[in-house]
Amino acid sequence: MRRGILPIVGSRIEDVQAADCAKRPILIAPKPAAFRRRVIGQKITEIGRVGKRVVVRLASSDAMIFEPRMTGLVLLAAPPTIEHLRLKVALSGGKHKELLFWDRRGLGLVRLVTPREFDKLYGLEKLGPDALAVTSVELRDRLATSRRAIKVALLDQRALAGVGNLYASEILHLARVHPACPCDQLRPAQWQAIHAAILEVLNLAIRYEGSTLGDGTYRNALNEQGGFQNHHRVYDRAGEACPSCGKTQIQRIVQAQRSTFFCDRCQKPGRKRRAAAAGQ
DNA sequence: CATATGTCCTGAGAGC
DNA sequence: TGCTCTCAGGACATAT
Repeated sequence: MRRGILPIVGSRIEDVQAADCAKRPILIAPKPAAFRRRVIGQKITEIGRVGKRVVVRLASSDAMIFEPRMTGLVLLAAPPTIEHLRLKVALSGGKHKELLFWDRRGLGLVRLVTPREFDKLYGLEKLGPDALAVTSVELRDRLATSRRAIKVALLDQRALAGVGNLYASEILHLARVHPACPCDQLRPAQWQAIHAAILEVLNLAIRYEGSTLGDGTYRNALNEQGGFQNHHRVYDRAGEACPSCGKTQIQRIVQAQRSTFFCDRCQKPGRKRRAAAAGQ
């Protein structure tokens, strides 16, 4: 998403229109009037990212934060439907005349923040290191003492920022780690494998511009489908043969109310620690 | 403090 | 056919 709207760097914001949304009035903070006043006339200096949010930085040093959650899209082209268009930002001085935020389910949000608010909302207190920048050692240090299942821990944005449910399954299959294995039972070599798989899977998904699943919701900034769904190893493939061993059917289980997909041949549960048993 | 569960939202699909 | 029910997974509030 960040890469998709990079072309608007240098453009100036001419206008902002927020759709009235009775269900979720807190679509925008601050309130529309203040939002408009602080944004109109501003030049866009940079497009950044913090975890799963897109950050549009302005010359004033304020930043617009786009948080798509499940079905939110950041667009430079016409949206999938005129319904569910939440925010329209009119631009000048560049190729693109509009930046849009469209969100079918309305779980996403857009807010404007000062640098101080940015740190408070998205600083190290709230978000872990970025998944594309974390080192293997840092990853292990932050997660290895947890008793939670590794799949559940990977989704904790305070521990590690940027991994979502789909990619957690993909990462653990590539790393050959069982999703239900408690973090504190993983061996150093497994942490290295997970770290390598995080980079591999996320970078590949970025190259293919994301996963457009059955409901067709995800689109890139030009409202085109992603391609990574054709490269999913396990996600949404329950019952199909595992792409690694070709022998076992991919399983679907539920962890923390979310689907997990894995191969029980390639991703063996970790052995219980021998030390504990031997000590008795 | 560390984990676990409930909540919000919409539209698709299942089942009857 | 048309109704109800369940589910999808982001982040955060509340509970254990």
